[in-house]
This record gives sequence, C-alpha cells and structure tokens, in this order.
Amino acid sequence: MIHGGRNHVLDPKEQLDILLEDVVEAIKEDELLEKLERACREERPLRVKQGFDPSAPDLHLGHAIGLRKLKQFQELGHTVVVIIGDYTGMIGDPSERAETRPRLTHQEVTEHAKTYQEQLYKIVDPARTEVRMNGEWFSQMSFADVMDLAGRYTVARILERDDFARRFQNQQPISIHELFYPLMQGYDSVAIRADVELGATEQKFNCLVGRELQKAYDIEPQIVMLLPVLEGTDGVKRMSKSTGNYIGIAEAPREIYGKTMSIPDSSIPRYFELGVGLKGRELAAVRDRLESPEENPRDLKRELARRLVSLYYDEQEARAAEEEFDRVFRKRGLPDEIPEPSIELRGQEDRSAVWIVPLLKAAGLVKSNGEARRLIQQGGIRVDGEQVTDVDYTVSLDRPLLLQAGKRRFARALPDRVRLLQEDA
RNA sequence: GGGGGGGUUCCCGAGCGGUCAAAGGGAACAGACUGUAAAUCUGUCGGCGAAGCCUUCGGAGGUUCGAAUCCUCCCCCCCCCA
Repeated sequence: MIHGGRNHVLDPKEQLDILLEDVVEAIKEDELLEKLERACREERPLRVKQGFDPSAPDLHLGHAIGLRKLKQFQELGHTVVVIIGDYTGMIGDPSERAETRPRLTHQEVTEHAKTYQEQLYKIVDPARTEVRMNGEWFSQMSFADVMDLAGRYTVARILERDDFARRFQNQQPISIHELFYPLMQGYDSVAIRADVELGATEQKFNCLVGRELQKAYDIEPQIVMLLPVLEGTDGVKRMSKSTGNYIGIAEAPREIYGKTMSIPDSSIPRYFELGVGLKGRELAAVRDRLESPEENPRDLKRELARRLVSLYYDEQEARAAEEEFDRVFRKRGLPDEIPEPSIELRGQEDRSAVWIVPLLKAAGLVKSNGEARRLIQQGGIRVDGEQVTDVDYTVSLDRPLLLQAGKRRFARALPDRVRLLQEDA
C-alpha cells in the first residue's frame, strides 16, 4: 500500500495535470500550481485536508472518490490530514431537523475514529496521513475565542449558502448554531493550516468559507477541490449510510458484489467511473457496451461487481463472491455461511413438534410472530427447501433444520443450540 | 409581550365523539415476472398461538357508556404583530 513519493520525478505542472483529473472544480487552479511549485522548491509537502462526520463510521464508495484523490496527493509526496468532526458530532447535527440525533459520547467518537482509520487505510497510506479530531481545538476555545471567530464572517455571506438562503426566503427557521457549522468547518482549515481541501460538490460553500477564514486569520488560503458525488444503490439519492443506499468499502465481498448487482442499469457507467475509477477510452467502451443490443447489461454489471470486490479485496475473493451470488440468487442455492443462532423457545414442550412461527422469531429471521405468519401466507418461508404453506406447521428439532425467510435470510436450527424454556410462572 | 396555526402509526399526510389499529401516498417486506435492473401486477405493512383482546394518534389529568377527535394544565414546533 505504501508508495514512495514521486515528487522527485514529477514537476509541478505534471502534478497539476494528475491532480485535476476527475475534479469537477478547483478553486483556483493557478494558485494550486503556485503551491505545487513552492512545495517542490522548498521540499515541503502540501497539507491536504478532508473532513468526515463521525456519526456514521462506515466509509463507502462515495467517500472512496475523495480518498483516491487523497492517495494521489500522497503518491506525489504530499501529506493528508483527515479531520474527524468529533466536536460537531458531540453537539449533534442540526441539518437533520426531523430527529434530534443522539449526541455521541466521547467513547463512541473514539471508537468511530478507530473504525475510520482502519477503513481509511484500505486506500490511503498511513505513513503520510494525520488523523485529527476537531475537538482538539474547539474544546479549547473560550467564548471570547468563539466571538472572535464569529466576528470574522458576516451574516450576509453565510446566507449565501443556498439552503440557508432558501430557508431564509421561505421564512423557515435557521438556528444560530447552524450558522456556525460552516465557520467551524472553515476553522478546521485554519487550525491545521490546510493548503488544499477536498470535498464533494455539495461542500463547495463550506470549503470556500475555509478559504475566507484563512484569509481573515492571515493564512494563505486553501485550494478547494470539488469531487463528483456518486448516487447510491437506488440510483437516485446521493450515497449515504443514513439513506441505506450505500456500499461500504469494508463490507464483505459478497455484500459488495450483491449490492452492486442491485443498482439500476442507468447507474452502471457512473459506478464504473466513480466507483472503479475508470476513465477515457475504457469508460467510453463501457457506455458503448451498455448501448449495444448484443450485450446484456447484467453481464456488464457482473463485471462491475467483480472489479469493485477486487479493488477492496482481490480477484480470488471477487470470483468467490460471484460464484456464491450465482448459486444463491440465480440458482436459488445456499450461501457459504449460514448463521446458526442459539434458539430459546418458550411454551413449546415437544421438541419433535415445534410450531414454526415462534421458531422463526427465536431464530432471528423475523421480528414478530405476525411477520412470520405473513411470510408463510405469502409463500416466503421454507424449511429444508420446502415451502411452508400452513401457519400451524410444526417441525421436529431432533435434527438440524434449514430455515429460510424470503430470498436472502437463512438460519440453521441445530438441535444442540435449541433450548425449550418453561413458560414464565 | 399579543394574536393565529400545528404536533397522528418508519416518512409525508387525512381523520375532528362511536362504523379507527386509524384514508391516501412514499418507503419497506413477500410473491409473480426477471438480470437481486427498470417497469408492472398481487399481497402485507402495531403486538399477542389470531378468537377476541392488548398497546398506539406530543405529555398528564378530566368529561363521556365510549375520545386521535371535547375540556383543563403542561411540553414542543411554525406564522404574524411588537
């Protein structure tokens, strides 16, 4: 994973060309070139920042776009500074207005940070990475410091942000601390003296505030590099953990493979481009093949899924994931690993005639007896491969049983993992 | 500080004394069809061994044979005026 710096071989102009690949917008390119030239001249690597929200510590394909760019910087000899927004996380994110998010405890934040690092280093070189939590500086600020920070920006400028502007226009509430978020993110850049900040296009405003704040603190302003946003597996909304439409880079190979197979056809080129990192002629070839009547889009998607698994594991895992996928979903076979939960049943006396409904619940395949009944009525339950049609069906637990709910949920009921409990007296 | 409008099941949103476990839509889940694609169709979508019963409509009380619906107090949100 570790790559030696190539900055000795590449001159600033060449670096710039590489760094601007796949970038939607860079503010400003000429300043970036100047910074690169100086870095080269003074042999002082640039500090390249990207921030992450600590509330959802699973990095996904969307994050990977930025991470790959960070890695490019590293390969050119620069330093990456990853900011984990623990302080903002402990306050609670105001942008999700519907539910007040539970504030994270310090311990949770620390654990999340650890998870982040592990996942981060699947792509980024740890030797050239600083991971910083912004509580490091925010927790040290006094109210006077906060007022000082607030005094360096104006309401009018904050209200330029389109969502604030819209809410203001529509007379919807904006709480004061929300206005602070861009300032806080921007101050991170001041605190770590960022030369470059990476962000998705929707981060444009916040990143630019960083630039302005740096000027206000008499620091050379950072370059803002905006990267494209990848849509989630639903093909519509931006990939994010909270929407549940994400493919995590630390997920098991079969999950990555399976989730990829569920994306709509229309997203295939985008995933090749932003997920795999394909470009130019190869990407054009993918588009052509998708158009071609000869080609079944499914096969293109299989290739995509294999490549994504290969990226985060290896080709062997990719092949294994594909085989398993074919077996489970195309041939309706069984996955490699089937959970064997310990099962505790109440009110069942005879092991040789256990009612199926509570058994499914105890095995963790359904949430309630009602759900079990529903699935049976809808033909979604199988025992040893046989569809169960009778809600009153009973099974013998004297030997292992294979339970299946829907297409994806499997569990094995093993006799020695089953306990019959007395009904509560 | 004054006036007005709201808080309904995962989300949006109807209901405004019994026929309400609560319309409609979305999401989700299952089934059919498939390529775990899209589109479509069907069904389900609080809990209970399912009969009926229990818990749900911001919170606590109250009126009533009966309350999501009426009253009182409280909490929260939004708008207008100051």
